[in-house]
Amino acid sequence: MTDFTILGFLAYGPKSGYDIKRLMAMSTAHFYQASYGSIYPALGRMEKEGLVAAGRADGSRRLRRVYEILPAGRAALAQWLGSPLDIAKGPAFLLARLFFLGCLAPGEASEAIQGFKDAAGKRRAWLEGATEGLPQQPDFFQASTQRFGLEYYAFLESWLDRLGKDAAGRRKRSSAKAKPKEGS
Amino acid sequence: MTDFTILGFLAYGPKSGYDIKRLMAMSTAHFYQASYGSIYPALGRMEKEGLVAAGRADGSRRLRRVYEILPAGRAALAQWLGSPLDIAKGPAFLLARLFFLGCLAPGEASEAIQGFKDAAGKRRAWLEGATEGLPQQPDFFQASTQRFGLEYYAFLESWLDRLGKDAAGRRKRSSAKAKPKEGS
DNA sequence: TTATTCATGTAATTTGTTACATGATTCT
DNA sequence: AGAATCATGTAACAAATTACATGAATAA
Repeated sequence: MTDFTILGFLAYGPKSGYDIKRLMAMSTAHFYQASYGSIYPALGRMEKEGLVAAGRADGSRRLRRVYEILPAGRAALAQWLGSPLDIAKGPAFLLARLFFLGCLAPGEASEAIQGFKDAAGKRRAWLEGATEGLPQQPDFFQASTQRFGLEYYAFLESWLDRLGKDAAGRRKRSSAKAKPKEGS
Repeated sequence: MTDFTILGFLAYGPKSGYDIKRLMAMSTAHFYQASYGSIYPALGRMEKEGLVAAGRADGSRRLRRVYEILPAGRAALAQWLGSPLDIAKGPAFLLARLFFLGCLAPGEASEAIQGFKDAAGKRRAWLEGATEGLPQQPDFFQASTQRFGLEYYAFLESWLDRLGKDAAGRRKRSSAKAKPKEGS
């Protein structure tokens, strides 16, 4: 997740490793935060891979290695954002995608949300089937964890459904603003 | 999490590493599953630490190293179940505790649930505060991840509240069965 | 007899955290 | 002058995964 989160931040403008750490602490801390021990090596690796480019900061300042994202980096980010999500890995992985969905075209973002919703739905269906596979009757708390799964994925599905609709609504409104509206 | 999950399964009876893997696939797969590369080394380590003891399986069978939990292992398990939970690590860590809460006395289990609920509440309050610390106005999707956090922790809190009440109700009913009820 | 399942284990690799090392710049 | 913050990086350690190696017992 580290690499893509870094690319996501760089997609909004050039930043140093230090900047990225500070931004994470401010805005993504509730689902993900990387240490310098992850960030700096990741930046170095991605530079070698041609995803980002390092430049020095403007003139008089102290050592500040400012990275900017390259086209290959944008492509990798977009590919990640659109790739199938393993919803079972927990909400952090979902939120990391969601947070940077603004980097995609509105249509692609909506498709991605739909994909996340489908993933939650599939997982819930799987859990429903898995519950029957249990050999002995589970105790109260074991049954509860099973029920939690079902209710959690239902929550996710309805939340993502609403998000998809809100995003579509936003899209409609902004295109209506762009072109003067017809009718009414 | 591996060690405690293994201890949790052993608390219900002696098992081999292979048994534990199979049980995980059947009953905890939706939130946690360990590989042999985690399970066997963990069993070996915990044997050295005096938490579990290995015996051979009864008589004629092939090589089967069956482990049983020792009092020190039960103590470690109970301590883990009652220790403060970092709710931000995701639902898997909550569910791992919940799944084995039947290993505690009913009163202790209720206390643990209350602790989990408090953790979710604190986290939600922290998130509410953190939202205001944001410097620039976030874009639509960035604001959405923030909102998700708030709604997710609210969901967790109310779910755990209901679980606590159900568990308490169960406790009352079973003690009422034990002693014939007084009044009415 | 051959494939599958039972059964245990190790080695290489991955991924990340924590702590340390270093030093410039700005604030008090 | 001294403390705090800016800024980058490395080394030691931790925890797990994947893939490999091995072989007995059972079902086809």
